[in-house]
This record gives sequence, C-alpha cells and structure tokens, in this order.
Amino acid sequence: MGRRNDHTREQLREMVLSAAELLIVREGMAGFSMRKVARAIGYTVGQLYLLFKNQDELFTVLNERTADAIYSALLDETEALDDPVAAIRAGARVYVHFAQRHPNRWQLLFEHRLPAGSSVPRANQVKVQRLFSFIQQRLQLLMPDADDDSLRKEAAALWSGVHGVAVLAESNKLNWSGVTDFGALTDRLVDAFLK
Amino acid sequence: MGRRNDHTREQLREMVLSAAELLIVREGMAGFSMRKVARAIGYTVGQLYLLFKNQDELFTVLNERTADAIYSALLDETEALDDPVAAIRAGARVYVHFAQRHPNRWQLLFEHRLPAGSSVPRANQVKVQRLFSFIQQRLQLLMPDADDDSLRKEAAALWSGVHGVAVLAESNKLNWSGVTDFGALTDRLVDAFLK
DNA sequence: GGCTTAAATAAACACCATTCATTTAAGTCT
DNA sequence: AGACTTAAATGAATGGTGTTTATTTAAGCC
Repeated sequence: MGRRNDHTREQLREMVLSAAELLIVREGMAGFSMRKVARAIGYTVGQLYLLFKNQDELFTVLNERTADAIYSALLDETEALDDPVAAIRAGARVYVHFAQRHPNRWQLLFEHRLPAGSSVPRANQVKVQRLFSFIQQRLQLLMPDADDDSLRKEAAALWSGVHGVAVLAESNKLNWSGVTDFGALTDRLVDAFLK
Repeated sequence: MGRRNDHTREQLREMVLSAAELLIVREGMAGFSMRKVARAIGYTVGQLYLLFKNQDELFTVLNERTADAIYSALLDETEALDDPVAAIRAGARVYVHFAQRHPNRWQLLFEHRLPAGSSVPRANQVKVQRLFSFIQQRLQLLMPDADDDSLRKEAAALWSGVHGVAVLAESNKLNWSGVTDFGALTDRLVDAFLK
C-alpha cells in the first residue's frame, strides 16, 4: 500500500499495544503472534518492527503496564486504610485477586523470560519493586524500631509468601489440597506473619 | 535409512527423555526444539512422534521425573529428622534449593501450560500433590487435635508461601529488596508460621 | 508538476511442530 | 536360500513462527 499517514507514530504504537494486550488476555502467551497483532490493526508485520525493536520489547512495554495496573489497584483499595495491618491484608488480597482475574497478563509479567544475556530494563524492575515497597512501608509502621536490613528481610519473606499464593491462584498446576478460597488463604498467610 | 533395530522402543524413549532433559537444563524452554532432540540422539524428528504423541506429552513425562526428583530430595534430607518442626524447615529449604539449582527444570514443571482443553494428567497431579502432603503430614504431628479441613488450609498457606520463595529464588524477576540468602528467607517464612 | 522523504509493504530467510506416504531391513515361513 | 510380512525409520511436505530488507507508494514541499 505504501505510505498512508492514517496515524501518527505514537497512535500506531498505542494501537499495537492495545491489540497485543487484548490478544494476550484472550489467548495467552501461547496463542500470541506478531502476525495476529498486525492483522488486528490492519497493518503488515514489517510495520511492527518499525515501532518496536522486537517481540520482547513489545512484551516488556506490556509488562510495564501490567505492573502499573497492579500498583494502581493496590493504591485504590488501601488509600482509605490508616491501620497498617488492614492495609497489608487488603494489599495482599488485591495482589492475589489480580493474578486470579488476569492470569494471562500475570503470566506474561512473571513468566516471560528475555533471551540469555539481556536483562529486564531498569524501568520495569522499578515498577515491580514498587509493589514490594508498598508492603515494606506499611511494615515499618508496625515495627518502628526495627533496623532497615531486618525490615527488608521481613518484608521479603511476607511478600514472597503472598506471591506464592498468587501463583497458586493463577495456575491450576498446584491445586494442592483443593483450596479454592484464595482470599481466606491470603489472610491466613498474612496473619501468620503479623503476629 | 529405514529399519535399524539398534535399540528397543523403551531404550529409544529413554534416549529421547535424557537428551530432552539435557537440552532443557542447558537451554531452557526457549532453546528447546524437537529437531534438536532428534539430532542429539541421531534420529529424525518423525521418529520422536512414534515414541511420544507430541511435544507436550514429552514435557509431561519430563515433569513427572522432575517432581520425582524433588520428592526424593525431600525424603533424603528429612528421613533422619524426628522433630516435625525440623523436618518442615529442612523440607522447605530443599524445595527452595531445588528451584535455585535447577531453574530450567523447575520452570518446565511449573510454567509449562498445556493447550486449552487438555489438563495435566492425574499421574502428574499426584506427584506434585505428594510434595504438599509431605508438609501436611508433618503439620498434623504438630497440631494433633486440628480437624482435617483447617489442617489442609494451614498446610496450603504454608506451602504456598514456600513455593513463593522458590519462585523468587529461581526467577530474577522479583529481586525485591536484593535478598540473596534464600535459605534464611525460607526459615523466616516457616518460623512465622510455626509459632 | 517534479522532487524528496518517510511510511508501508511484500517477499524472503531460517527456523518451528506435526503428519504421512514411502523406503528399508529384520524376522518368518516355505 | 528365497519370498513374504511387518515394524522401524526416513524425508518431504504443510502451515505456522520471528525477523530483515529491497522496493513501492504517497504525502509535503519547492
């Protein structure tokens, strides 16, 4: 077709991103392909490579957005809560609930690996660590006289545990014990910690 | 080449499985291909499909073996321990350590998804649940008068947490807080529970 | 209207999983 | 020993994948 100028470069990037996100939501990583995305927005594959370096970069941008979405949900559900214990409980539930409601986006975020050699860009690392910081801050309110190092370790243990419940909720691989109420499971884990 | 009868069907299956396992260990899921496996054992791809239904079935058998390997390690490191607390602590460390030492086999076991529609065979589900039962049994010794349901829920919360630490250890995605001593992290999580 | 330049394409490359008609040789029967 | 049966193995084809690039097309400008 040649030049059309239907959309700006930024509009096109946005079209690609939302088509890709929709495809991931619908079919997961396995059903994803660059060609399907191109077809969905009415362009050819070649064009995608003028907008993104490759599939991994596209995934990386999608993952940044997913991390943002989780963080927003975390803030929305906890901003009204002054009690740090209530905030941690609610935050953990939000985290697990997101994994359960958006398994394919969750999987792309936590299971997609970049080729050996390249590492996750700092921008993305920061957005994931922000989730962790949330807990760490609330935990600090609970243990005001704990030193920074042991606080970080405590937060890491707690949030790893929550992440484990989220993995359990999202995957059907580990249906240990046939537990289905992941909200209650999350509370149980958090409570074990906050004693 | 046609018929050769160099090996029995069972020998061939075994050759495929060990070549495939080696390839997974070396290159992970991303670097895996049926063609590479065939090349490694000196046969053509077509032959693989006379031995296994498809790639997913091959992966499923590999995963059964990985689950066995984890379970064996679990038993080896805990059979001498009478104290259930010590057994749970040691078991959790073995689990996390395995994820850290064999990240590619771990990923295949917990991140490989079968195509929509088909589900993980019962044989595999049982082998994964065995890992969970290990904890549940030890936990029962600690809480002799707990009813079966709450015991299962408690075990699920604990082992999900341990699984989360294992995911953290195996992936470099969630390097929250730069924790590197996963053994200590595991102990922290287990101890929070066993109080 | 012609020229420049950016946008978009189409076709190619090198892989991939999977299937199946065909070939080959081992084992059996006469 | 030679013909026949049958199981083992191949090789080529099908339809997919990510990625690259020469080429075409049209928009904007002089």
